[in-house]
Amino acid sequence: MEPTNEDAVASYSTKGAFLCRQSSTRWTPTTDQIRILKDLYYNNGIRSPNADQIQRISASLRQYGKIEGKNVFYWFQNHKARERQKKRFTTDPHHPIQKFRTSANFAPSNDPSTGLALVPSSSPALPYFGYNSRESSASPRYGWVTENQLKAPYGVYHYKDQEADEQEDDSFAARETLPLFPMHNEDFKSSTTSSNYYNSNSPVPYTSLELSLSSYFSQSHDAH
Amino acid sequence: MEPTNEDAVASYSTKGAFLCRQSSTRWTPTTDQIRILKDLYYNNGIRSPNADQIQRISASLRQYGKIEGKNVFYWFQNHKARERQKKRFTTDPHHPIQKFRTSANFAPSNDPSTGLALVPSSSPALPYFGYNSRESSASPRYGWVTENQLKAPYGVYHYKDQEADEQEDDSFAARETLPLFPMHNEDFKSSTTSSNYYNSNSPVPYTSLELSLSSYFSQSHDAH
DNA sequence: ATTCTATGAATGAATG
DNA sequence: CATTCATTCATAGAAT
Repeated sequence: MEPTNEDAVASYSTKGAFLCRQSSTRWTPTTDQIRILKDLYYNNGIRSPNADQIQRISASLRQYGKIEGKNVFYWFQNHKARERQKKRFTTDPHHPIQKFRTSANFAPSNDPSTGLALVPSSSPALPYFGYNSRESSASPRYGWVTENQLKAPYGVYHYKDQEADEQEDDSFAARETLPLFPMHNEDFKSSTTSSNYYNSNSPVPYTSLELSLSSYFSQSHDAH
Repeated sequence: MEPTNEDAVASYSTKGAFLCRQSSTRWTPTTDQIRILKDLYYNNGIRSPNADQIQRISASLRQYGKIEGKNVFYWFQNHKARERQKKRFTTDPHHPIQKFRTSANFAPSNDPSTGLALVPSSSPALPYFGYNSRESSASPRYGWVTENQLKAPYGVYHYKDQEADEQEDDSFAARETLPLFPMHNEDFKSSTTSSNYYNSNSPVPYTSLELSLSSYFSQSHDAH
C-alpha cells in the first residue's frame, strides 16, 4: 500500500542512474532521503537520534525509498564521525601525515605466519581486574592492566569535543522547515535529549522532530 | 595445524592481495573465538558473564588467538547492547506484534554455524566458512530485522548471516544442549543474586560454563 | 575494465 | 545498560 518501492532502490531523481536493482546489498539513499537527513542534521541539530527518533525518521523517509532504522542510525553516526574527522585533520595540533595512503607497505614487523611476535605472549596471569561489581557486569573503567601496557602506544588522544559544525552542505535550497500544522505528537517526550546546539552561526532553531519531519510530507503517514 | 592463528586479520581478498595488517591495538577476534562466543551467548544464555566466567572464557579462547578478559567482557556487552538496540529502532514500540520473525527457518535443534556446542569439536580450528579476516566478510552479525522482512517479498529471509544470531529473544529455540555427560553444575550459580539471572524472557537453559567450554576443546592437542 | 572515492556497515572500546 | 567514538572493512558509482 505504501509508496515505498520495496525493491529496486528508487532511481535517483537527479542524474541518470535509472534503477539499478541492486537490492539486497547496501542501502543507497535517494536524493530526497539525503536531503532530509542533512536537513535534520544541520537545521535541526540532530546528531545522534535516539531509537525513537530513528524510528520515526526512517518511517518518514520510507516514502522516498527503501530504508530501515539501521540505515538512519548509521547515517548519522557516519556523518557525524566524518565531519569530526575532517575537522580534526584541519585543526590537528600535531599535523601528522594523515593522508598518505598507506597503500603500500612498511609492514611493521610481525610475521604473518605466527602472528603475535612482539607481545610477551599470553601470560595467563594478571588478567583484567576491573569489573567486579555485584554478580556480573562490571565496569572495567580503569582496570584492565595487562600485557598490552608493555607495548608502546603512540600519542593517544582522546578528545571528544562535542559540537561545532559548519554548514557545509546547504546544497539544497530553501528549507521550509516551518512548523505549520498541528500534529498528533502524543509522545514526543524525550525528544530533547539529543538536541544539540552548535556553538555558533547555525541558524538552526531546532524544532521538534515531528515538526521537522512533518514538513517534508504534508501529513500523516501511517496510523498505527 | 595449530590453531594459533592469532595473526588474525589478514587482508581481504578483494583486489590486490597485499595484506594490510593494520596492526591495530584492538583485539581482532578469530573466527573460532567468535564462533564460541556466540555459542555461549546463544546456546548457553550467557549475556553478562561475571568476572569469573570471563576469566575462564578468555582463558579458553586464548588457544585460538590472543585475547584478554576485557575483550570478552566487551564482546558480551556489545553483543547484547546491539542486539537490543537493533530491536529498539527496528521494532515499533507501539506494535506488540513482531514476536515471531525468523526462527522458523533454520533447524531449531542447533544452528548450523555456531551450533555444535555439543560436539566435542575435534577439530577446533576451522570449519567455518573460509575467511578469517575479521570474521566479517558479509556477515552482518545482527539481523536488523524490520518490517521489510515481514513482508517477505520474495519469501525469503536471506539474512546474509549464517551466524543465525538472534533466536535468543525469549524464544524457545529448543536446544538440546547436550544433556549427556554428568554435569556438576554446582558453581555456575555465580549470580549471587540467584534467581534473578535472566529476569524473565531469558532464553536458554544454560549449561554450566565449564561444560560448554569443555566441549570446544575437549581433547585438546597442541598444549604448549 | 580498472582505479578511486565517498560512504554504508560493522564492531572494539569506552563513557555516563 | 544505553550511547558514543574511533577505525576499519566493504562497496556503489564516478572517474580514468
